[in-house]
Amino acid sequence: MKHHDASHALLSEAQELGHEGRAASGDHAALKLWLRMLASTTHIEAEIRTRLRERFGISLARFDYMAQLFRYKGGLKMRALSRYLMVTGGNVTGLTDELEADGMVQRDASPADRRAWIVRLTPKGRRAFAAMAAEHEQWILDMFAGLDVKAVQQLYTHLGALRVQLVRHDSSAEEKA
Amino acid sequence: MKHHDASHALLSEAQELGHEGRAASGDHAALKLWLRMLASTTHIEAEIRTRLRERFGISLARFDYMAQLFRYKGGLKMRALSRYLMVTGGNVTGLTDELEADGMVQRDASPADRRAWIVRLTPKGRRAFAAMAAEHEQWILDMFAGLDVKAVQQLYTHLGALRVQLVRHDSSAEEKA
DNA sequence: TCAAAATACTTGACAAATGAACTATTCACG
DNA sequence: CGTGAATAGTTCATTTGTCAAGTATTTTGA
Repeated sequence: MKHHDASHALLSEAQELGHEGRAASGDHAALKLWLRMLASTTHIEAEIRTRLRERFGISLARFDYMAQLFRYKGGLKMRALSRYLMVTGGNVTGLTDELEADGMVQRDASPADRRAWIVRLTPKGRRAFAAMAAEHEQWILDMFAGLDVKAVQQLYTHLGALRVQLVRHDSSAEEKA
Repeated sequence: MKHHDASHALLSEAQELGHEGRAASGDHAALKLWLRMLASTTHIEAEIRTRLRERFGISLARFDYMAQLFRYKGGLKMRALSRYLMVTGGNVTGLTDELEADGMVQRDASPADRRAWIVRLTPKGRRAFAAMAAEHEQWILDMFAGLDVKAVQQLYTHLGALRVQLVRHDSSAEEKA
């Protein structure tokens, strides 16, 4: 978070908002879109991170971790968690150690694979997360309140297309390796 | 990011893509949008970070830092950099020390404020950044290649609206403090 | 005008995440 | 079968960034 992040500002948002003129309307459309997307996401993420810390004393990483387990009620192998959260295995080990010490999650041996753990939320963890998630959703709703239904719908659809493209892009990169 | 980041997965993208059914079409539209936006951004950012390291041996943070200076040819005060990059002042001090040691940037005393430095790219830094930026833009174009012109346009517009809303949201939060 | 508050930057302790090396186990297949 | 490659998880050194305290300077306003 990292971020932990930035604006890449080859073409800065400040400029586009009028601070500097020279609107740079070349064929940089995709680049400009990316920069704007990154800036928005970073902004929202920072806000969420701060609020989670202030309100619940929890890091965004831990919140995300618990969110995954909340969804997958049957638990997840640590490797799956690592993929979903897009963080390294070492990081998952550390987060699991902490959350386990706090009584939020438990490690159970996988019956099918003696190398693996199945991690799940404890009842305490489930209650704690549910309370946080409710407030979290409200924060998001507030921040997106300026967009009308149609805009939300279009964004959602287009980002879906982007996501498909990204996955395809990734797997074609893998083939080369 | 950080980064270093994640999916929040209260409603996971995996589910939405069909992995789990139960399409959760409540009024969670904004939340779902946010999760998808976060996932896409995180994905792209991770990709860029990896490629910058592999190809140029440079961190994303340094790339972003240089991008800002590349745009503001007259240089920037460190405080301004800190704001644009959305990182702390301490971090900017550290990045500046490193980049200065590498001969990429220089600190000049501000004529108007004896507390402040003006940081600018050296000619070497400018050349180095220009070379990286060209490749970087191509990576972005590739990743967004699946979207048609209209989709890019709509995303850009809607995200602009979101951004305006976020800034308004922020300033109203400040008033309370 | 001058004392208090705010600002620009640095420093250092700490937190969070990575990457690579290591152990244990499972998988692929000749 | 049995061996080499792949996978699950841990560990640890390192990188990256935050946070809070400290110095120097500028701004504010009674």
